[in-house]
Amino acid sequence: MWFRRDLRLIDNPALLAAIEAGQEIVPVFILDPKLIDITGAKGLAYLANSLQCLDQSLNNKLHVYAGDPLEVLKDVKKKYDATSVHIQAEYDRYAVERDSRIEAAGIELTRTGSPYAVAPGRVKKPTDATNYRVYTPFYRAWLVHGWRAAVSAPKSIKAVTPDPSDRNFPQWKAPEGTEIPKAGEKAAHERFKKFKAKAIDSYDESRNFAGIDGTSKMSTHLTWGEIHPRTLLTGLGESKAHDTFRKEIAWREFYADVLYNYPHTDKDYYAPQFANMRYDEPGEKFKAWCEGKTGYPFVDAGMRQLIKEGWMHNRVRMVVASFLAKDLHIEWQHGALFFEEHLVDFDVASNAHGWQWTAGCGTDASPYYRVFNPIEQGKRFDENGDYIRKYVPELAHLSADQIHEPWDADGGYKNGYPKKLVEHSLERIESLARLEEIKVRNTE
DNA sequence: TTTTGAGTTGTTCGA
DNA sequence: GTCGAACAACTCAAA
Repeated sequence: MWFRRDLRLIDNPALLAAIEAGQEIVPVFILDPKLIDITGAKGLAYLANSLQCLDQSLNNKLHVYAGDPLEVLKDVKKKYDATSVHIQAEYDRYAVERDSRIEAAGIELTRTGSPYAVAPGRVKKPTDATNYRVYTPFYRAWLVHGWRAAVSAPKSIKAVTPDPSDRNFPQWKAPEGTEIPKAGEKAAHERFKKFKAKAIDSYDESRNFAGIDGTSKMSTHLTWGEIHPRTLLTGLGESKAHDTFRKEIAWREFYADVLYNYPHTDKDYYAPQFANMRYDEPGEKFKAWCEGKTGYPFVDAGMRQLIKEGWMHNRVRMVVASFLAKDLHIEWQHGALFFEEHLVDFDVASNAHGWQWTAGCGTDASPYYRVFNPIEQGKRFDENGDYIRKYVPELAHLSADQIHEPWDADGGYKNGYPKKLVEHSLERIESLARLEEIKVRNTE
């Protein structure tokens, strides 16, 4: 059983298939240098913790190796005389290439299940069997398609006892000053239980408020497959709040489906005309954005939350992304890469397409004139400034009336908070002008 | 085949 | 302060 992004026992059909296939399983995780290279320090620390949790639930039978997955699998197969290799399917470009390379070298991979309720590529338009490019119709068809019921954890697991040389657990720690979420299958279920008890019934409203713990925070658990989306969908009702939550799960599935159908859009423009737009090079302004020093309190609070926790409230992700794309005129890929380095819940499809949506070049993208106002967004979704106060201590002394516009407050800058990097109202106009240019160019 | 109308997440302006 | 209209044009599902 080769664990990848399915670090769980509950509702893991691939694990059940592996158990079914033989006398004993060899539970394996491979530290792939290529994936480690592109994962940030907080993400690696989270993974290290999650592997410890998985090992614990496997009674210390998890085998952990570092190296190229093909070479590791060859060695493991030989060492244990393994009869089959079981995996949960994966669909992003790197995973597909890796898995095909392994199979081309003669190691057959038995795929059971996927990280989604409905695997990418399955939802098709009934008219012409092509994929959807608009969310709402996708959502309807996805519901009609439906998904299998969740399966239980195996009753018992007979696993080979590893040698010390099979136990190369990484020792990655979260960087000084950071606080990453609790990892593991157990933590995922505990958090979801708490969400269901406390927040889910007001989810449609409270999910937008940055200072409220109103979201499920399932993203990181989903990234590593500590919980399966089917588990989250089980037992949801028809209320507006429950429907909104179900739709968020479906967004993850929609973007996975889109990336599956357009694999290049992990790095390239989905709407190619946006490649012709005028952009600014990422220089000092980009650096200020990365550090949470733009001078716009809501934006800076978000970036600092990202740096500290490896997670950012969804509402604020949109605001900081809009700010990079439309106030600083920097290509979305730079922001997406920074997110990749810092997010513990990094998911290539959701990240790339969330960014492209905000930048206006994605599927079902926001209309060109929709430019988030970072000040108004702060006033609306962090009304009394609690979120800003938590992450931007230089502004903690300001009242709710002052905190969103420190430039108008007495002593707003006394703690060294940076001045505004750009003037939003002017950059908004500049952004609209640049969009106008590609429109003209495309009709030439 | 043609037509219709909707499309995650917004902002600004003027009445 | 509130409210509705305007902000483009286009894609694409669905009637």
